[in-house]
Amino acid sequence: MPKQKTDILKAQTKTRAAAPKRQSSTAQLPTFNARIEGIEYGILDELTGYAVRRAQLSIYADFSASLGVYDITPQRFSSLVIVGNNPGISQTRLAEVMGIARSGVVAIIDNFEQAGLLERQDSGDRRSYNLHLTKEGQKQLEKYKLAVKEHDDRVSQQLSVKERQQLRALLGKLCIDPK
Amino acid sequence: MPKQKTDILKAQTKTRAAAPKRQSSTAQLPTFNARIEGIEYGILDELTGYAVRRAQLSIYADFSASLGVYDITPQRFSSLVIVGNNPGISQTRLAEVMGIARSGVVAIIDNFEQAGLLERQDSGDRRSYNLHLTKEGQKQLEKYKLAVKEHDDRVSQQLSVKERQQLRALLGKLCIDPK
DNA sequence: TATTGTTATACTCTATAACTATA
DNA sequence: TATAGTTATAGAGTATAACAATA
Repeated sequence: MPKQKTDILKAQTKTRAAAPKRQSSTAQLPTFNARIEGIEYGILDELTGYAVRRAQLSIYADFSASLGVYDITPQRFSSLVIVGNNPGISQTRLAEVMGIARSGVVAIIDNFEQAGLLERQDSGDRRSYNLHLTKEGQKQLEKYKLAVKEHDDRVSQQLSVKERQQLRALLGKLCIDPK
Repeated sequence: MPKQKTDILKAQTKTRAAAPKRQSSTAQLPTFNARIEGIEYGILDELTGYAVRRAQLSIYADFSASLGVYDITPQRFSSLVIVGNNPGISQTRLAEVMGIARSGVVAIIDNFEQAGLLERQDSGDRRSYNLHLTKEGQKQLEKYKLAVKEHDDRVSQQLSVKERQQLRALLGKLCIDPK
């Protein structure tokens, strides 16, 4: 088994402040920043990267407002979905998928394990764990998914279904090496 | 004049580690994460927000690799461009544009001022400053712009000019309240 | 009283490096 | 030796709240 964690450390999980709750997908968007009147953005308006960044900030603000009550961030939500869709995945592999260091997933998994949403199960190799959602984890994840879909629909409400697909397709072609 | 800052505090600016330099717009993309083979992404593939987030992470990685040598981040670059295009802007207004707290811009401006790229000039109101780029700041900004354009072109190289415009237009429609 | 810039403080996220227990 | 998970630590980034100077 991997190095045993002390109970003291396991106990010191931080509770985060709950954000104000949002009501429905028709509720007003916070629209964090986006575009300030009377400001010249110059070259920024021509950059793909700035457009993505600006969108990401606005989306993040709405995500936080929508799921803060559940103590869920985009990062945490993604972790749950990945584990849910790839049962038995290891922490190292999860770190790779999330694009963060291995050390970073420890806290994430600790947190979900303590909340009873996720389990570290034995793998053949005693150095590693197989990650699985618990029944409760699956149940909670379904709840989160509904909230995230509501959030995502609200954020994308000015786009048709076709445009949303188009947008995802265009985004997916970024940072691709032609080889 | 606003509260005077101590020289001690002014001196303790942090130097950041320079990232490895990149060569040209045809160089290989780091493509940070994007999409890991053999992983099921489930609902994440249907979400606008996740597509934006994933793109943003990849772009950020390339930006850092491209401009890390100059100690420039997207945030810092945006600040310079905004000040350059809106000479005389106040710190509070800049904070509003950047979507961060007023306290956050202090360090950013301190840093640029110490580097001689930017000046805090007197405004009519003695509580506030007018921010201006120095000659050196304008010169450096032009250099950064070239590097950022190269980076942005590399990141968008799989998209035609028309597709890039389309992408920016679609992103611009996100998080808009129909009212 | 209100506003601008500033400071102090704290919290989150992340990376690096060293450590342990296994392989 | 190499790998998986863990820990310690440090550095950005950000927010909140309080403060001084000024309006």
